[in-house]
Amino acid sequence: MENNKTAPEIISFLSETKSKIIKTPEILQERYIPPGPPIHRSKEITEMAEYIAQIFRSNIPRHCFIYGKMGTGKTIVTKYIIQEILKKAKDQSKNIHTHMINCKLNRTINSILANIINNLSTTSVGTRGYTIDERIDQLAAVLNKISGHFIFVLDEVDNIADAQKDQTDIFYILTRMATTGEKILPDVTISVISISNDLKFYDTLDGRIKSTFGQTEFIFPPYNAAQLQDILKQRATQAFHENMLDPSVLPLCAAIIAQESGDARRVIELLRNAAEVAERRNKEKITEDDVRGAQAKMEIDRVTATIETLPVQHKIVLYGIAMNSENGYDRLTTGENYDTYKNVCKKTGLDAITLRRFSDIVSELDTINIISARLVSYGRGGKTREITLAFPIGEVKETLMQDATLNVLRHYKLPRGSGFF
DNA sequence: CCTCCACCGGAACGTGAGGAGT
DNA sequence: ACTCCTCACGTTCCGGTGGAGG
Repeated sequence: MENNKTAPEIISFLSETKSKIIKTPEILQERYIPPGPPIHRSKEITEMAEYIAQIFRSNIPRHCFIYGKMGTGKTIVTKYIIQEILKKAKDQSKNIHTHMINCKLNRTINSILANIINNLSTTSVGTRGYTIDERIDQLAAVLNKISGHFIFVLDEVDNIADAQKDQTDIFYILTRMATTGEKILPDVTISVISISNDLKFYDTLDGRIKSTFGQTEFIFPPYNAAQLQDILKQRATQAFHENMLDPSVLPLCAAIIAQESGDARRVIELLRNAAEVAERRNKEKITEDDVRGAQAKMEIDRVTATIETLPVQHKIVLYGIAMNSENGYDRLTTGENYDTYKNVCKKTGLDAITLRRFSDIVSELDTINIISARLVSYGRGGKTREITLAFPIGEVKETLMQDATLNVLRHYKLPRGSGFF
């Protein structure tokens, strides 16, 4: 929206001209991994390597558990260590195999096992149609054939569908299958490395798993501002043409993200967006102003993405609140917003939920910071919550209109007359 | 100090969808 | 194809509550 070029003009502009600011865009992509050991994680690398490398000396499995928030380097450090271990194994002709499974893409025990089997064997098995017991047999056969030490990495393990049962079961299956049961695999050792974003995750695992893992856990703290700045520097020198960065840009990016999350991916994303903003503004170099612009854009993207994935009822509740806000009625009570909500439901032809459920949805929208619900007491007027939209109405409404159920409301005006509607 | 409003929020239960096992 | 289970979403019921007004 910052210039008035038409789509064909933009396309031909982008296809025919090279970026004045960005030299190597790949370096600012999420999937790019800088060569060498990940920076500012030497303590974690040393500790993990010392622990896992024990497999070179004995056949005792080395299970461990890694946790830390998003973008704290868990995956990248694990990949690095595994890569080094494989190198060493090759040098020493040791029979070591590794496989990393993203549990965001494989959420059930069955699909995790299928993923491992397909990765290790030359003939692929179907992803459906087998029970878990059959899967275990298939996996045992494959492991037995290859033999050696296997390191399985379960990345983003808190995404496994059934938190209580499946997470426990998958550990149990993998850590025990080589050593116990009817099908003992004499020449196979299995180590499991689990990676989780959820700091409470380890507590929810049950006792037998904890005894298998012992006390071996590695905690990755968020990066601080200075560390984030180093991470940016490492990429910026190669990613941009010379003198494209105002000196204050990297410190500002680092400071913003350090305060928000300490997420290395986010800080790179911020810098990349800032570069794109500067480019669109036809600037000669990236300045603080472009960083602020990028920050605002990322915040809007985050919230619109959240709104899009909301269930229909949540969207309608939010729509009612947005309509009131648009009509100048801010800080309305739960009851008043519920009345608006019922009107909206009537218009869309949907059944209205009860006030009790409505109240829960308000709480949920409050927790994800799309609205702000403040508990107040009006004395005899009762105790309730004052609800305010915590985001620009235009963006919220436009995002909600993408939903087919709500689109019929595009030109709907709340009935005027009595109070807030 | 007591009342009483307009909701809050815990608990128990109902229902339909979807996965696992037979 | 059929039976269990589990889970998300929603309902019903109800005790609890901060504070202005009596």
